Amino acid sequence: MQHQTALVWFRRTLRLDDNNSLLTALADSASVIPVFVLDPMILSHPDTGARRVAFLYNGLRALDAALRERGSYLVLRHGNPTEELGRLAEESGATALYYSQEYEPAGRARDARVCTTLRLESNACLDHLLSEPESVKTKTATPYTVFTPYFRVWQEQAFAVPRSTPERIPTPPGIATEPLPTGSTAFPSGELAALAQLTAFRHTTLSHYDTDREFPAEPGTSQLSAYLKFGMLSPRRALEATRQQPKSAGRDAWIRQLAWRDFYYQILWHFPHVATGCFRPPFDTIAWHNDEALFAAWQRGETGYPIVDAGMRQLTQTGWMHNRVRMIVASFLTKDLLCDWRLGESYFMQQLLDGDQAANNGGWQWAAGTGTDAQPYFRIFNPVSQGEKFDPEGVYVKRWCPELKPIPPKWVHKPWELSVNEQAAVHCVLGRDYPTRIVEHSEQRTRALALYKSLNCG
DNA sequence: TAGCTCGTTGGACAA
DNA sequence: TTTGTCCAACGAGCT
Repeated sequence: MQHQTALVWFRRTLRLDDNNSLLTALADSASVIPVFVLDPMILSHPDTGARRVAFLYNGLRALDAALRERGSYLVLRHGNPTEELGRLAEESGATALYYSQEYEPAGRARDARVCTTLRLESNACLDHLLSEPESVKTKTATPYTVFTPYFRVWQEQAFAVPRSTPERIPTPPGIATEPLPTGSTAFPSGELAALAQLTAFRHTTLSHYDTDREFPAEPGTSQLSAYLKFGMLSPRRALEATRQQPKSAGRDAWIRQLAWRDFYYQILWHFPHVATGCFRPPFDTIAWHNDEALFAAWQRGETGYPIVDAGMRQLTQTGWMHNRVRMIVASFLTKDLLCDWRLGESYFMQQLLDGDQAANNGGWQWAAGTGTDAQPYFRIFNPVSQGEKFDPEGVYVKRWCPELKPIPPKWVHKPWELSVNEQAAVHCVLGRDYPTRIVEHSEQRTRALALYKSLNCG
């Protein structure tokens, strides 16, 4: 044994299954102290949504329960991580620190401070991604910035086999811990819930994932994003479980999504400036209009465009939005309302249960056309045709905008084409029962094209 | 080095 | 109603 006592610092990776930091600490030490530090700097950050905090709290309770089944318990501290971990090491005589590698700029800076300040042997373990940012590179050893060539190399990698939960976790008794807070969430938290969802997904939705996931009214998505974000589910476990299923287009599409997750993490790792600015700096000069009233209408789901409003209401009410609809509302905010993508990125982080900086930032920059792919700038989503294509009967739209229920499917994505008399006849009058359009798409499309084009020329 | 191919998720318009 | 074509041109990544 290298150490009598080691600290296992949980941040994400809120699981015991396939947890390398925990398993490595156990291999190196006679006893371990699982600890989580609630950092007031993070809790008070504007992008830290209350919903995600509640999910975290319940996840900590689940983690503590799982630890107790194995003779351990979770030590909770509240404060600055460097100070709290230093204090805990002093109290317990711990000589080593184990944690999962972090990739976001703020987390990397925090970990660097902890490691340089504390006199502990520090060990970063690989738990959050399938493929590390440094392990997939071009032939000239530069990071990939286009997904397809990245994916070709990513696929060829031999991914580590997931490791099992340790049977016993020896922890010294009597370490002072603060009471675990409770949160209120509709979505079940913790790794048992995550593994149950993984099982359900691979046996039901997976084989048709490639097509079904496009239709927001259908339960065609994995529902695993929040678990992956908090590490309640190991990506290695997720990959292995799905690879055990028969080969299908659905399975391939899902594995591709796991690669996208790694891809955006490695973008954030190699190009940390994307956290605050455009991946392509010339786009930082776009003169966004940022009209506050339009932005507020978008947030409330009162733009007058049913597919946009349905998505925004789903987000605000549940903390989740279907991915197809995320693209539509993001395109609408940036291209139709001419608002800075960072406004949308921040609002998503406040609301989303699965809010993850790497994926969220990558998605927003993609939608805004400022990101890693060379999407032609004139590709602007049409909210009406997107609605008609992916929600043809209007089932999704009517679920979240019930005032549109009496509108026949043919008009449900463009109710303004009904005459005032027709609106009155079905008791859905625009401006009374449902908002009139705050902008006209074809006009705004022209303005957005001009805005982007002037940038390219200028 | 120079040349080649290709780029997650599209839309408008004409035929 | 469906299908094909153009939109404008750049830079990543490979050979």
